[in-house]
Amino acid sequence: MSLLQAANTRERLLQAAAALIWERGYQATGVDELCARAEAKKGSFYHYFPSKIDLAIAAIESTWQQVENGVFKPIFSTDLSGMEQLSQLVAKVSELLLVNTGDRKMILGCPFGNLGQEMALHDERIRVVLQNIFSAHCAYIESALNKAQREAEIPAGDNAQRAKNIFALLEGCLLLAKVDKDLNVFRHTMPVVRLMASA
Amino acid sequence: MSLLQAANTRERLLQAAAALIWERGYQATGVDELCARAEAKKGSFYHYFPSKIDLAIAAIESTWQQVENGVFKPIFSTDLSGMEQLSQLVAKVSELLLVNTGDRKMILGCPFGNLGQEMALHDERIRVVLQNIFSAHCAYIESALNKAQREAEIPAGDNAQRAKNIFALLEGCLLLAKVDKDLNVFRHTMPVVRLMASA
DNA sequence: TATAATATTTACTGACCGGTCAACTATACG
DNA sequence: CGTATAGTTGACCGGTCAGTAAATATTATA
Repeated sequence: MSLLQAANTRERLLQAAAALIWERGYQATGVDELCARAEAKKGSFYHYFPSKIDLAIAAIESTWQQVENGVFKPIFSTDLSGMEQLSQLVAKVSELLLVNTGDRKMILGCPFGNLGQEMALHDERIRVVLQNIFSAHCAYIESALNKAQREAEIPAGDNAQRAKNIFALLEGCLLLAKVDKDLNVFRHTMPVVRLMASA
Repeated sequence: MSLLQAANTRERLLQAAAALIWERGYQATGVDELCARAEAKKGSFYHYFPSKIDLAIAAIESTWQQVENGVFKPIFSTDLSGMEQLSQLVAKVSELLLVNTGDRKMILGCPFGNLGQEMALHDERIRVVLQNIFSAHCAYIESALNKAQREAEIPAGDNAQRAKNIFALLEGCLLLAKVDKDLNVFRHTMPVVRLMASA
């Protein structure tokens, strides 16, 4: 098998891990199951990653990279107004948490929030990775608030703090949607975001 | 052993389950471990509960009962103003999520939010129980908003929706605090709650 | 082509998990 | 009493889990 295909094996493991951990969580995802999904043998798994938790860390970092490039950068580098950027983010979020898991569309919640809730107290390395990813989320939100403030869309204020609160609200809505099996929560969150940005 | 002591065994199992599941989550809590903490043998466990998940359900319902009687009812039956009730709730929440686990004080987050994130997609029974508990939370918040509205503390508005958003914000802050290992998020959330109540 | 490094495969641990079972003990009640 | 019922105990499953080992195959390099 060529180096290209070899790289594919690692990539497939990463992708399978990201998908399965998002669907079922870290602990409920078995290594065997994961290998099956990646069409790799367990030996290969442990050739590329020293342990299950190392794969999880690599997978979540890879997921964030994809989300950042596929969602955040496109939205926050447009010349839309700051508030319009945030509006697009909320729309994207409430559309992305509904995922095709093969059998059904399910509300999986936030891949980072899920993992944080499950693993932050169990593994310090994962906790720190997630903390940084959360931080990155907030930085994007803050940048939009700064833009909105520059363009006099919102009054001056502590945008870093505003960003954190907005992010917390979003994560909370994600949890509510998951437990309620209902996306309707999100139909009312953008007005609240506007409010939080304006005070 | 008397009936009284027998009742104690069941109660000890419930209490141990509530504590351990809050600390480590459902899946990371072993039946053996749980029995050890409750000073009961595994046979006794399965005498009182048909399965691990049944104990978890009973434990989370029991936890909610305690929280409702120990936190919600005392706060929301005072004759404090609606907004002052909410302020007390936020204060209580940010104080209760910091728990002595024996070795250290740790930020465990919300027992219901944690379990919902972990189990909502795995077990439909737990999901429904948690959905109802969330609903109950929101009802208390809504009652305070209604009071505040009656007493002209806040303008008229959709208090049910406001309550949901406030609850989501709180759950999000709980998650942030846990992942950041830092309670400071809560120093800025009451002003936001006031804001959300007033729009 | 020889050789070394990398990748894949198969088979296999050993520990742990939730759950079962049957024997034993204590209590309640007629 | 005696007997049914409730509670307790410790030994014991079968399955699953993350992780390992060693042989084999593939590729890169010279």
